[in-house]
This record gives sequence, C-alpha cells and structure tokens, in this order.
Amino acid sequence: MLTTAVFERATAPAVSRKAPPLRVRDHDADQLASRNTADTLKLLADKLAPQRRIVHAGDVIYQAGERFNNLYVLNSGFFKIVTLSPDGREQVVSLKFRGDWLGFDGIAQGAYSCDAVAMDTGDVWVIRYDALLAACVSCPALLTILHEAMSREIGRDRDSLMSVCTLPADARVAEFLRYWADSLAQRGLRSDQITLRMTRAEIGNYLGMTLETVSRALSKLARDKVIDFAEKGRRDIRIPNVEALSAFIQRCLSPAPLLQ
Amino acid sequence: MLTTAVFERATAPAVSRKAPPLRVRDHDADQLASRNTADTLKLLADKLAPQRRIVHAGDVIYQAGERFNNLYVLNSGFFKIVTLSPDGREQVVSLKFRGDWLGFDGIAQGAYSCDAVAMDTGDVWVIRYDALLAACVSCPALLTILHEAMSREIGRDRDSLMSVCTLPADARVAEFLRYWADSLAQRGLRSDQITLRMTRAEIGNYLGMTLETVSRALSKLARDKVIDFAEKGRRDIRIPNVEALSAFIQRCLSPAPLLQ
DNA sequence: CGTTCGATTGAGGAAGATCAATTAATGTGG
DNA sequence: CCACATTAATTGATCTTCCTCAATCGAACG
Repeated sequence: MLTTAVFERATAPAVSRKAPPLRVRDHDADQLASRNTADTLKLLADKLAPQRRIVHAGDVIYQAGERFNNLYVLNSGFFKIVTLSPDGREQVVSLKFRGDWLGFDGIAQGAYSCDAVAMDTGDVWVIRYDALLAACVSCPALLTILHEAMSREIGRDRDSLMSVCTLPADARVAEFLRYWADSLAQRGLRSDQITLRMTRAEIGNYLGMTLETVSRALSKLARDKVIDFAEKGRRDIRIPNVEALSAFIQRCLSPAPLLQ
Repeated sequence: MLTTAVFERATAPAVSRKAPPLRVRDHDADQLASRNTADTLKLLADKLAPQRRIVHAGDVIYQAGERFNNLYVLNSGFFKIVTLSPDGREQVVSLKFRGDWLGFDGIAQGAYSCDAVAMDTGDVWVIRYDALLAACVSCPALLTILHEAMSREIGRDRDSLMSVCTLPADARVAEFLRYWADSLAQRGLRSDQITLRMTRAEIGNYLGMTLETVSRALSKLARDKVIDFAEKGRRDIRIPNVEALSAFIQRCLSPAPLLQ
C-alpha cells in the first residue's frame, strides 16, 4: 500500500495563532495561502489527464543530465532529490511529499540537474511541460498553481539553508522532524507518528552532519521525551507534541538555562 | 563536515575529472543554455516598459511580510536577500546580480518572505506581476524567461546548500569567490577583479561560518597566491586565475597531497 | 542461522567558534 | 587637513562542537 498516504485526517486546517509580527515568516499561513493539495491535484487531473506512473523505493524518475521534457507531481509516496557535484560530492537537496512538483530545475537548462529518487512506493503524475504551458493559456489557474509551486520551492530551499547555517546539529535534527510533521499535517495526514524512510546517513547528508551525529541527536531527543521510538525498529518516530520540538530547538539556541 | 560520501552507488563515483559525465551538472553550459542577460532585459523593456527605480547601498526594495505585487529585475547594482526567522536568526540566503529577478518568494504566499537589500548603487525594474502574466499571454517568450529565471534560482539555491553541507570552510570561501567571478563573467563583466561589497560578517553569514573564519580563509588564499588584495583596502580582490580557485577547492577536499 | 546493513555508543582528535588584542580603513568635527 | 572616534579586518589563544574511528548491537534477509 502507499503507506505515506494512509492516514487521512478529517480536519485539515486548524491552527492560526494570533496576529503574527508582519516581518516574520509565518509558516502557519502556508497551508491557508495556497489552494490545498487535493484541489490542486484534482485540477491537474481534470485539465491535463496526466499519465500516472507507479514507483517503488529506489526508482529514479529522472536523472541529472537527462533531457527535460516533463514535470512530475507526486500523488503519493515520497522522494528525495539528489545533486552530484563534478568532483563526486553527493547532496540530498530536497525532500518531496504528496502534491509536490518535481523537475523545475530542468527548465532553465533543458536538462535536469539532479536525480529524483523514490524512497517509497507511490505514484507520480507525468506532466509534459509543453502541454502544461499550452493548458495554462486557457486555464490561468494552472499557471497560478505552477508559479506558486515554484515559489514555494524557492522558499523551502532558503529555509533549508537557514537551518544548516544557523542551527547546531541537535536543533537541525529537531527542525527536520518538525518540518516533516508539518508537511504531513499540511497534507491532512496524521503527523504525530512519522516513518522515516531515510537512513541516518541520508538524513545526515541532507542536514550537513554525519550519521553518528544524527543518531546522537535522535537519542537525545528521545532522552528528553520530545520524541519516542516505536517498539520495533528506530525508524518510526512518535511526536507526541510538535510544540515540544520547537521548544527543544529554542533550548539549543539559548545556551544556559542554568537556574535563574 | 565533509561527511558524506555515504551512498554507495553500484559504481563508486570515482571522480574522473576529464570527460564530463552526462549526469553531472555543467556550469559552463549555463551561460549558453539561456538567452543572455542583455537580450532578456531588452525584451522586458520592450514588452513591459517597466518603471525604473534607482537604489543606493542599504535601500530595501521589499521586506518580509509586505504584500506581494511586483517582481523586480536587477538592471545594475547588487543585492542581498535576507531571511529572518521567527526567533531572530538572520540569514543571507541569496545574492543577486544584473539580470537576476527578485521577489519570487512572494508568489506563493502573497507576501514576501525576505528582505531585498541593495549593497551598492544600481537600478531595478519594477514588474507588476499581474501585468507580467497578462503580457505572457501574447508573448510566450516572456513566460519562458520567467520560468527559466525561477528554475535557475532553484538550481542556485541547491548549489548553495551543497556548498554549505559538503565543503570545509576554506573551500567554501574559495567557491564563493569563484561563484562571484563566474557571475560577473556570465554577464560579460571583467571577472579577474572583484569588489566585495559585503563585510566579512555578511560573507560569513551567507556561507555559514564566522567572520574570523572568512578572514583566515581569505588570508590563506592570498598566502597561497590564489588571490591577492588590491593595495588599498581588503575588499578588492584580484583573481589572476579562476582555475586556481577550483584547484584550491579540490586541494581542500583531498586531505593529504603529501609527496606521492 | 549466519551474513549484511543500519543504528547506537564511546573515545579521541580536528575544524572551526569564541574571546581578546591589535591594526587598518572610514568617517566626523574642529 | 588633522585628531579623534568608529567600524571593519586580522591574527592569536583557547574552548566547544562535531567529526572520525572503532566496537557492539539489532533487524532484515536469504
């Protein structure tokens, strides 16, 4: 089964703190600002009748260097985007969930500049780029959706950079989990339990640290009762309270809470 | 860092500097692939007659939280893009040169999520987003340009992440200089001499290190004759040979070049 | 049931942060 | 134009974080 998409949650929205300061990024607004995932997928299905492609863990839907013709929209499953530098360094630059688009990087150069690798069973919709552009003429909503998706990706990439540049390792792992949980929540999935489909090495690569540091950070999070592991295996993580993750991150940033 | 040659592929990467393998990103192609900067600016000027705005160092062209209406194209000058996290961390997430677009991050949420700050005198063209979309209907080339610009930004952001995650500090500074020189060269400007309009602190923030580390890295680059400083001030940097920068980066990656 | 791969945990070391002192540029008012 | 104040940059000395190396353990798989 398409495990990622299993637990549908009835109520999508929720949240909406009081007036957030204007200059600061409001993550909660993300899910409200844009049309929701299901609507977007429906519109795409209606207007483009995209070809659907089932994928399994390890499948590569496109590779760096391959000629760009298609964008892809993830209907279910979970992907990592990997870049390889000329000298052989490898970097997980992005993670993709249901509703996310893949392949934007190919537009500029006419060829993809990274690999898109499925981390789980799922299905992607194949969107021919030229067909999409053609459809956009008669359906401006499509263009809006496209631009919003690209814009969101830019914003997300920047968040990643900020995380790597400004947070210590433990906080980065915590924020990674929060991001994952938020991603699920935004898509209406249950977010108190996440199944990492990445090894510690992959997580570490994505976050700019070693697998040992990831492991230690997770152990510390568990020790502090911010997360806990399912009985079997250490890949299922329960997050009883997302706020606790945020608090943990803040604690990493303010060094000494020593009495008074 | 330097973690992570983790993911064994069937065939180990194994580097091979010559014949650039297909899957690998070819930076040289960037400038050829896309219409050149001047042509793009000309088309925008013709089709949209954008309002022009002169800026001076320190001017803020838009701020996080401000309602999104316009994109901006940089005709001359130099900008930094800064994100502020809710807890007060600040991050330079991007640098912008002539021909670059600013403001894509605002599309998704209807409000900008970062600040765009001029680092130098220059002029930006104000492009109303709705007007741009309208113009795209009659002039598909505009849409192509827009999408290519967004795509390029996504690619660039990923390069940044890779740099921060996989390169040691010295190499990161070297790559930063190479990136800057390349950016100038791609725009047809002389690239053997660059004037950093950023403090060491800003560079360090952008690269995820302290100002002291930036300073030491630059000193080392100068000691190794990879760069040198203009007589007056340490903000003008001569790069006699960009290849030497690349070589320096490689040297940082292969620890021990000790005889044989 | 052994083999393999992933995860955990510990010990030691190194890259880079922090703290601090000095020097160089820039700006200001007289 | 100079004396002075201010900010940026350099350099050194420590200290911390995280990486590296290594051993052990657990889970999955044939």
